[in-house]
Amino acid sequence: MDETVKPKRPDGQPRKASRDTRRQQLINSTIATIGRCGYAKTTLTEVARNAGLSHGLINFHFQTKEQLLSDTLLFLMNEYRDNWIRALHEAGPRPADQLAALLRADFNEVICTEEKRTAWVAFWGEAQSRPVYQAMCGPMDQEYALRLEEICANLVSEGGYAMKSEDAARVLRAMLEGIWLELVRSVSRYSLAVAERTAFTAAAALFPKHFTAGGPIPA
Amino acid sequence: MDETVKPKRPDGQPRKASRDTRRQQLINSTIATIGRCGYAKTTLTEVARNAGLSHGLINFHFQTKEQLLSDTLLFLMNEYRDNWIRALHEAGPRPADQLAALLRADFNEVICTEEKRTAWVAFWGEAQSRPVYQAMCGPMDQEYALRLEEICANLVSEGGYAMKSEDAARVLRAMLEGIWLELVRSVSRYSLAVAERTAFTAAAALFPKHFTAGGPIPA
DNA sequence: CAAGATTGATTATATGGCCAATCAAAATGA
DNA sequence: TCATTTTGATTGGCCATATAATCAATCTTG
Repeated sequence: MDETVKPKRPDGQPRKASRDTRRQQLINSTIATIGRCGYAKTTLTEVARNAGLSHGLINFHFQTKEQLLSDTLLFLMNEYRDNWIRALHEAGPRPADQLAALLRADFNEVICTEEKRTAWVAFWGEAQSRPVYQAMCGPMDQEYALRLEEICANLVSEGGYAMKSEDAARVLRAMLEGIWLELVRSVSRYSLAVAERTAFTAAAALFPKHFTAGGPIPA
Repeated sequence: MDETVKPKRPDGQPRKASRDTRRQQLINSTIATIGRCGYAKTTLTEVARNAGLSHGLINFHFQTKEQLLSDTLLFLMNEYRDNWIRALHEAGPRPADQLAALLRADFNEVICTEEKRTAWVAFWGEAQSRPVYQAMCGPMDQEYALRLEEICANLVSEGGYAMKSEDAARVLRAMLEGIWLELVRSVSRYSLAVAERTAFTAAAALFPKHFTAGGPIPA
């Protein structure tokens, strides 16, 4: 007979999954739901429906809705951090290559999907009224800001540029977040390629000896 | 006797105010409430309490909560638009002065308060899931983008810069929105003066013949 | 069979919308 | 000038609904 020994659900998933698998599945569904319905209209029932599970299960794996949401944000933050840390690690010692790696990493197809960008902006919108989010984001943001300032300082001393390196770093940081925002908000949503080109245009303007709008100038 | 003929409320306001006065008062309270509690936790009761009025009154002046929120966004948008239009009008014909006016206008103390910035980010977070907001923001954003691109194109042809003017405009636009976001999110919230300096750093990098980090170079 | 995951009915709570009663100010009339 | 009426803003209690949380029963798998 053609019945499988281990009965599967319609979607092919085993009914009983490991703790971590389910948690991740629910987090992914939360991201998708926030992306589709917005933060305010994200309900447990909707998250559960998108995951094809019952809403009671959410309270089993996460104690409260708050937990689910902050664990989702935590996942996004770790994913984002891992991404730029890895990119930087692979970039080698030249500051121009390092900045290029940071800029490209921001538009990596895995972390910069439509859904995730939308979820990020939704979290930003709620962050200032939730100390929990602030506490989580603060250190992560600062780590990134510090590393970026370091790289900018190296570029400034290398190229003998006149500007203050902190100002340059602030321009780049703000622009990167701004592009994410535009990718979400803009009617004429531009592609990731255009986004990257925009970032390098800024880098070229700030550090003309190291960059063109097409990318870093080879050694 | 010292009783006033027209009895006033404890806060000095007449019990009965004109339609427009009340509407504006409720919109202001909505901005404040979104700023303090976030979009998701903004309830009619809370908005009414912050305004010192009963919640029933909101449904009288605005039919639904949706109405109240979209009218609030409309107010913010018109205020923002009026601000940069006026600034541009007062700037004269030189493109460098025009860009300087736009950059400064973005950090005007009236439109760029803590509360309003926070409310803006909250609306951005919800916008993609609400066609109503999209429809309202789209044309306004496009008008601004168009004007900015025009000015950048003039600067590029004036200075003979090598870059594409649309790329420069995109950098500036993204950076301005990014700075607003950072002013809301950042732990080390910087002052509006620093924000303005950052914006001019970008302008100086893009258009070095026209700007320094301190502002536009006089004719 | 035991342990743990999963379900879905149930409960408690919060919130938006509704509305009848109230009240203040303006309009009207004597 | 003062009393009366009218108008429309304002209040607060009420209700229907939505939603998060709970939990006992059920199902899966080892």
